[in-house]
Amino acid sequence: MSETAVTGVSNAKRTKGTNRQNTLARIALTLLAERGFEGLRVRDVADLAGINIATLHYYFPTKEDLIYAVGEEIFQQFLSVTAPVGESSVTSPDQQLRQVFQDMQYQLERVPDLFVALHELQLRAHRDEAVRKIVGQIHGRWQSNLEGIYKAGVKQTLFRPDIEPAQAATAIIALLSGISLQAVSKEPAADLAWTGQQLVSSFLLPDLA
Amino acid sequence: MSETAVTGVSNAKRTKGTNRQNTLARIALTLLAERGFEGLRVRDVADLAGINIATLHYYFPTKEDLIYAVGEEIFQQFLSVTAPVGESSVTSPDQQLRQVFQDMQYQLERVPDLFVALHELQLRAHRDEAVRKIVGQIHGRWQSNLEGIYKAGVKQTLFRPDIEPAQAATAIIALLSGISLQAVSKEPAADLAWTGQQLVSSFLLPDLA
DNA sequence: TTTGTAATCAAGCAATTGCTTGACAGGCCG
DNA sequence: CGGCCTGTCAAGCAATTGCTTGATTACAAA
Repeated sequence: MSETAVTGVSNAKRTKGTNRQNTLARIALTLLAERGFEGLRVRDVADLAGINIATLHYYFPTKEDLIYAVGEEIFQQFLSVTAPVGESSVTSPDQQLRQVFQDMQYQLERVPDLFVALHELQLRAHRDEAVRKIVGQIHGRWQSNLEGIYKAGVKQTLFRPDIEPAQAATAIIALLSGISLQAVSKEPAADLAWTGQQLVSSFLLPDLA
Repeated sequence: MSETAVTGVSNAKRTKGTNRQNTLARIALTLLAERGFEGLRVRDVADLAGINIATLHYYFPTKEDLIYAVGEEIFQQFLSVTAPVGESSVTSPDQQLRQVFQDMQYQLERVPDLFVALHELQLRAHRDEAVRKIVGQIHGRWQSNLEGIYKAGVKQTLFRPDIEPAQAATAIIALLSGISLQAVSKEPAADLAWTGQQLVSSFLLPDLA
């Protein structure tokens, strides 16, 4: 549906048909976060959108199609949330890394549904090829971002060169994922600022730490 | 290990009937990991157990009761998996910490369902009081274990004393949780051994690192 | 033997749920 | 005007699903 190129394209003309689909996807996202896949009903999505269920199926023939649209929606929202790489040069890599944690903390408070829905998708990923692909995209985005930051840090002799940037990035993602899961579970969560600080300092060269 | 009722729930006779309940809970756990809450059907649990669905409802009046039993089952299994505190004294705290990561890696390969099911429960926790309680128990277990290890490390002037043990433990749990989620999602996961090594060394006192 | 209780099942019920059908209104173009 | 396409809806269908009912068996106490 509507292949307005996902990559690098600006927000050109998002009018007409796409609007309704986006609205539905956004409503579904909220509902998914609120009730999980277990409680996600296409009827409820239609009702909340104020349209007939048949109309919803006119846009999304099957429930799966709607779910995949939710995945795309999440991906898009994370794109707009992820720090643009353009600013990479103005700050030092270690500050950038700390910034990642601060951004996350901010976004966790601002749009928790986004994270909950992502976790739902991630759990579904291991038994749904299409979902796995979408989640993979989101992770790939994080991965390349963090990897880039780390590489820059090594180049500036800030970070330890004996650590593989890819490995570091993967571990950081795992940490962020775990923290966000704690945060949305109404449990005592790790302090993001503190954790980020700790992590970053373990990457710093000994004589800089 | 000990069957001392953790929550002080029903402590009736543990003879024949309990066996069947445990069997059902274990089957439900597998099914939960395989299909998620979305696809968990009491009928399927009964079928896999080779009993009539009415018989299942004889033991678990409602589906929720069965789910809570799954939570207890997970808790019990994690108990038997968690390193007993008794051995704390034979190994150094930093080795214990590394061991936690190695154990996790081993268990992730051995009983991945256990982790998947726990993640399902954790996602459900934020909208189900009873589930939240059970998940809280499991986390509390990890928390006190890790906290104890860290405290011992500080006492032996191995670990940095300027880090709150509680905070360190919470962060480690988040990391473990994130890694296990990656691992069960058929995605490139963080290398547990490596990550654990990094984490531990960031806790070590500078002159020991 | 009689009686009571725990365990089990075949059959089914009421509600839900994803999706379909057939119709209809409004706009656009020849 | 008349055909055609898009978007919308009321009604409903077939399958599913959690749970119930009424009956039956096994076994132990009386």
